[in-house]
Amino acid sequence: MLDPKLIRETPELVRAAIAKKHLDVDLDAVLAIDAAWRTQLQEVESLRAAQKAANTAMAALPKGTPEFLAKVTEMKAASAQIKEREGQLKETEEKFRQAMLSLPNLPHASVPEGRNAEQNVVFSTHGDTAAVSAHAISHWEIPGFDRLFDFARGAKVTGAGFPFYVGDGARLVRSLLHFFLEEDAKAGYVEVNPPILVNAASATATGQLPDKEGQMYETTPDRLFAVPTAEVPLTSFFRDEILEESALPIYRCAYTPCFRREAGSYGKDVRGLNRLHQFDKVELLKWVHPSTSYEELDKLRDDAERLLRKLELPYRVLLMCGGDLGFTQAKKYDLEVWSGGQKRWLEVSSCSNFEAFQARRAQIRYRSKETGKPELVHTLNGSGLAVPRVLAALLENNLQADGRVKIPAALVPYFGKEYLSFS
RNA sequence: GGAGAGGUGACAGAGUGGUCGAAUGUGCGUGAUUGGAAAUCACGUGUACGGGUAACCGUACCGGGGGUUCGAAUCCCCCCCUCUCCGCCA
Repeated sequence: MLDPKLIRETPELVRAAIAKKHLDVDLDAVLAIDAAWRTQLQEVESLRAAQKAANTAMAALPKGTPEFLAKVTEMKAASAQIKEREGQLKETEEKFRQAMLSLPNLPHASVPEGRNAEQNVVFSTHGDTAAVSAHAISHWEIPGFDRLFDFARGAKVTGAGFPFYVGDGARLVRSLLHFFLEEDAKAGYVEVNPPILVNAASATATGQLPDKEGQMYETTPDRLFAVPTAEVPLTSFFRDEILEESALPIYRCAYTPCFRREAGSYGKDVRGLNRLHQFDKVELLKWVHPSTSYEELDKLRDDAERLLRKLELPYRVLLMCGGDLGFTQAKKYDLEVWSGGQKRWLEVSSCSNFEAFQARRAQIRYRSKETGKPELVHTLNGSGLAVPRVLAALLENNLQADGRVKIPAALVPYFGKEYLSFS
């Protein structure tokens, strides 16, 4: 959510931001609702002020006297009028709130222009893609793959996109998660194990609601949502709280399974481990002072990159252009790992600065030492990392002539052996 | 899931229909006192929104929502949460 003052005072700024994101939002309609709301608010408030004054005067009168009863009759009419106006005001207020929720976050000045994914900027590339691609095949074509990653039985038990991980498959998933969490801890992130069902208020704070309701699994009858990412419960950890400025920045990380309905995808994009309805991910989250958030974004991205470097996987970093930036982000980098068998890049992390956009929705503030007043923090998050696509790249890139997969040196202490075997 | 007790400001804790944004205490801040400190004393100390260049003014907020009433922290209804006991379970 944006600052209402921002749209009132500098609507052209907001208009430019919407244009940069290539979104279609009627800002004038929002401004009109805002103006109507303020007019109605002032009317209601002055009526209430009069009512309060009359009530104070009545309190001084002896009850039951003719003056008192006359005042009661008079105030009955006034009260009815206030009730009616309050009803209107409430409706307008709700409209205004909805309108404000429909406005996207402003992209940062350093975000490149662009309409869609093709116009993202390749920020950096690491590792040698040519070296790993020679004999690699897609991971689902590796002999024995189905034994360790059992999609058929997952489909029977739950549905498509819910695989079983068996034997070394399960072991590799667990090793990766353990490795990620240990590395993240070294980088200063405090580990958190959050609830994986969240209420509507939490889903709204991070922006899943109201825009992306259909993408989450929802439980009945409690209307709790299965988390699409640990970002949701983690961001809401400090919801409606005022932090000490000296406590910032706060770094946290959390492993959760993630659940995404992702209806409407098909083809090679969703083959094998490329896209699942349930997957494991470690998320990194930061609450920081607004003056440091872009510096913190660079550090966050580097923390995520380091994991790929230690796993010796070739990857590249994309700087998202305005048109491919999400609704809530001010700036975003995607980390894409090279999948040697599929010969394509797979997104394994998305590192974003939300500035105060989520913090305003979630009311996460800090008490400014300078002014003594509560100010909104900036929130950032990024994956560190999502497991299945790292797994896909690992299987494909490290496949040996004998059908085994070589485990990267950094992972061996966690996996317990140097090779994964499909037989 | 059943029965009971509760949810008030940073914290503790008064307040059961009007003068209550809310006593009192603690904490915190500023000042006085002191060689310095403790103790003591004085004053101050919430958030949000709207209006105003500003000083400031107005309104709302006593878990959340609705209702009764001229008027609700206080009465009624629904929901959420916490605690105690019972049941059930990992």
